[in-house]
Amino acid sequence: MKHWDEVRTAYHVARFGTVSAAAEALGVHHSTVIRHIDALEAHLGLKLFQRHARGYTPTEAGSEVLRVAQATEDQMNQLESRLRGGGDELKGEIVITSLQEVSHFITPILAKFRAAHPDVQIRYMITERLFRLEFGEAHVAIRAGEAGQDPDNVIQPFFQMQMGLFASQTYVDRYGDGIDPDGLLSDHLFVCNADEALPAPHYMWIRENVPPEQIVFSSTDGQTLIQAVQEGIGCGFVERGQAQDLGLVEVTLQNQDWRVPLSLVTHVDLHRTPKVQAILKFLKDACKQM
Amino acid sequence: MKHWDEVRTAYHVARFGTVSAAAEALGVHHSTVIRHIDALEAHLGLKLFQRHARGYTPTEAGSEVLRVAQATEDQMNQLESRLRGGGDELKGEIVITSLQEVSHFITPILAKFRAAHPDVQIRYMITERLFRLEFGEAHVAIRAGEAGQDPDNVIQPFFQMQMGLFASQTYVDRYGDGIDPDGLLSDHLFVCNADEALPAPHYMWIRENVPPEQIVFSSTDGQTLIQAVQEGIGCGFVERGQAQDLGLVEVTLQNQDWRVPLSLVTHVDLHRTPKVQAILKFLKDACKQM
DNA sequence: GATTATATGTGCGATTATGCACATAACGGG
DNA sequence: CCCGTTATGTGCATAATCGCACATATAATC
Repeated sequence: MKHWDEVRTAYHVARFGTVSAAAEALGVHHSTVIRHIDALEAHLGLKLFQRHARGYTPTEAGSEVLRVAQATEDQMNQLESRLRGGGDELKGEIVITSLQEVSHFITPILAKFRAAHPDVQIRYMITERLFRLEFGEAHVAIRAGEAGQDPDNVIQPFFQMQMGLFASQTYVDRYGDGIDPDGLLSDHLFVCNADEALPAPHYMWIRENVPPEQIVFSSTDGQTLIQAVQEGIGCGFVERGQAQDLGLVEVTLQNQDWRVPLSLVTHVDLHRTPKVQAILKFLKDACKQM
Repeated sequence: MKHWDEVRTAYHVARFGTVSAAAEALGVHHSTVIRHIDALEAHLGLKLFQRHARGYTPTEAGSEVLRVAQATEDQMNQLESRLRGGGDELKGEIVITSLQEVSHFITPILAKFRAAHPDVQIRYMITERLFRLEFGEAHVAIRAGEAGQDPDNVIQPFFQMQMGLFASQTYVDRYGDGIDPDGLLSDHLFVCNADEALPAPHYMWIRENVPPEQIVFSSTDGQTLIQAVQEGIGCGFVERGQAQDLGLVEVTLQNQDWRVPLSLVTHVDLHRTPKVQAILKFLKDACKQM
């Protein structure tokens, strides 16, 4: 495989999703980017991207390129830092992904990390969808539930997310907080994520135990769900720290604890890089001193 | 760091040691190579190579580039194989280094590996000098004695090399094989490596126990030493299997076994690559079934 | 010690890649 | 429904790169 520069171009296209954005990031004209992609595809004899009027979507093959090129990009950046006498300073982008529930806990840690490493840019992707580490979409993923069995993933335990069933004060005033003897499910209304495939145990509990007619509000967006709880539509699962910040009241329907073990997941190809090692250490240290 | 292609060029220069050889390997004119190096150095603001009339010698910085680029080259090759629908076939070069003593054992294994993976080229470097894995000079090193403490190296035990003190039949006819009671050191002549810094225990034994005047022949080249033993100049340490092939006779001066533990050493950056994993598995399997 | 082989450097014409202007196509909003 | 925005493509002039020929320097050889 010659043409490393073309691979680098393809990498940026895959990252941004459009030729134009990639061209701007690379500091070249967008026609150059198109021609690089065309040349690379011609050389390989296969399509790396699905041409779309709104941008370029990576094919399976294109995603493979993305992963390899991201590892290379990181190594090149690291190399440059070292060569420039800058010692082992970190630079470049770090992509982290997690569920929305833990974001208010993660963000301050990331802020401290940024302060310690001024040359890194942090991209924190909040999404319900599982990012595919094997395609280089993220350096570090914070995942809940059982970790996938992909042997290319390096998994280590992070901390336990403290979920709880919360509601607004107005809701509790009307429907009770469930603490009174035999707090029944039938007395309550629920707010739940609309995505039925989510593996999180508390959502599974709702789907299994709550009659559908009592799920009065659902959405695919976590922030919207919290807002629904705040508005008093029903009670729903919120992370404890976040619930306290928002002044929500806990509703205790069963003496069940909703701790969700979180894992830090990285792809093996990226796991050894100084950047990933640094952010992992930072995250784990921050979790220890809690 | 832009200019991945220039890094690739520098990589080949560092590998071959000359601009001309790199140019031929890359399929470009040597002036192009020179200009790539010049541009890269200008961009980084430091010298990657020491210009010499006989070639380019990598500086410390140049060696760093070599290591990173080798990891990248391997990943690119692997990527191309996968993309071309070739599944996970291995291709490209694998560099292995070891002492001369184990070569006759390693070579058949490498031959089988080659047969199983037709697209790989094997470069087997026999050298007394320790190759510096951290500079990407080799994928796998087979080392004797205590492994270095470099945290960037992944070390795993390989097998025990069976050394023995051997001599030619003509030598034994004249000086005895040492098996008779109280075979004395003073009755024998020795052949020994001229390099005094070698850590191998049998060489250390010679240096500590044999009076210098009885070391009648020394050389820095292992093959030459064996030849000297074959010629009956003296007795010297030879690997048992090799000694048998050559029809040498064992000389037993002390009831000491000269087993030398060997280790497989790889650099962390390369250790996870399919190529290195494949060759390591092959070597370890071959060692198990002995 | 002259010769040969093998290197590294450099000016110049040919080749190639790039940037620019412009064309085209889809989505979204008032 | 039309128009603005944001995309992808495509000639064409220009700029950058490359290959070639040639100059130069050094180690090895006879």
